[in-house]
Amino acid sequence: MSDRNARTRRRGEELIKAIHDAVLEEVVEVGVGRLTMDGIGRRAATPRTTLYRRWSDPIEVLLDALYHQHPVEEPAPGADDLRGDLIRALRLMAEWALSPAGRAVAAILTDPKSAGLMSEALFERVFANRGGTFTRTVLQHYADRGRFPAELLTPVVADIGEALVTKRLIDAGAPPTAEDLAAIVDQAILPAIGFGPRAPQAS
Amino acid sequence: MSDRNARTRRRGEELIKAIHDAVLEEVVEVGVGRLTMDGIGRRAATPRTTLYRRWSDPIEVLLDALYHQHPVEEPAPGADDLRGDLIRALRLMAEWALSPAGRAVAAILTDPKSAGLMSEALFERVFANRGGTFTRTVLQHYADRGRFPAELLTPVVADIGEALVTKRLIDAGAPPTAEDLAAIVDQAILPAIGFGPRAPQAS
DNA sequence: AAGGTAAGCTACATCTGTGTAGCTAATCAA
DNA sequence: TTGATTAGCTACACAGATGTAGCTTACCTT
Repeated sequence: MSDRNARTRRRGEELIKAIHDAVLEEVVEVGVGRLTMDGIGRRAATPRTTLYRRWSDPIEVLLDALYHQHPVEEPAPGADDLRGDLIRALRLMAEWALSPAGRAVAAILTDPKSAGLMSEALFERVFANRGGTFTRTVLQHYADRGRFPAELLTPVVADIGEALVTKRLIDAGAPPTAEDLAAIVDQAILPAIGFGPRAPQAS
Repeated sequence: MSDRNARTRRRGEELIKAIHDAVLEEVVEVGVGRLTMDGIGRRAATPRTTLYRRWSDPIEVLLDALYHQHPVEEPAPGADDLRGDLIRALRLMAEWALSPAGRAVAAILTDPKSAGLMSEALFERVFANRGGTFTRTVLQHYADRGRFPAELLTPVVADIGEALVTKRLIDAGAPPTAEDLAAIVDQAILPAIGFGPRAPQAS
């Protein structure tokens, strides 16, 4: 009858991409618990029936969307600038965390129903190039080059930056400023690998 | 007819307490997004109508429950044991975070719909004795006594412990072991206040 | 040009939660 | 003991999501 939607009909990849985008937007807006096939369909402008042909519930759509996300950009240690590389790594992490995909991952991790459904495979895929691995990549690079003792690069130390950025994101709800990131690097990470304030009364 | 529920009828404080407990259990089990008046009522064994007499939606019940939570136990710095007191403070924090109230707060902070409803007042009340304040209390105590330079106790430094415990809780989903906590104190907090590894090539 | 695939559309029965209303009866305070 | 308060109970109309079915039709392949 009309040409309102007869114009183009999306198929395959294109349609799936639209649905993936839709579910990520939807979860950021309403939260994991309020995800519905209806809502996703509406946002992607596709009927629910199309969704049911591929997935059996909203969380599966979400997990699938995350699985197909582009991997996060990796921090590439540059010249000989440990401090600058650490700050850049944390900025990368903060940007990712604020993206729809990052927010979706945060939502899933704290949702009781979906947390258990995160398969090992997905967890690996989503976190492999991320995890707590933004600053680790950088730290490993400089430890390998002998800029600080490799034995100081423990799991705890590799987590310091990511943990503090995460806390800041939760507490402030806003992206950390350049000063915030610098403070984290100067006051927390560098001291842990030996570049810290001198012990006032060392043993 | 029967005496099945004619036995006792809860009122006032007692009833409200039961409802508060119910909503906290409920949110831990299903998540903020799936909270319903129905579910809360069922768990508290009270009809929905009773809930509507006091609150207008599930999130209000939840926020009210959090508002009336007992404040968290405060870390009490003991003898002259900075390291031990820090570990104890982090253990307190981990215990709180794993309690129903702690999990509920985590759920709320990551829920798009309810995050905006957290009033300043509630935020203060729930976080005042907590926030990022478990280790801060201890650190302040020892800084005041001159055990380390007070200017090293920055906001970032005060957050290190809580941030790392939080990350561990999220990543592992399990309570941190005594070794985990000790590692956090030794490898992250103490270096930041001057008790760290010596800089290998200090300037 | 013809056929197969898959998306769009509509409809339906079902289920669960919502918010309101009005009644009954237990508990508390005077 | 009496009266006020308020919890427990039932019922209802409504809204929204669910999962399925069957049809139409655009798009891709050959």
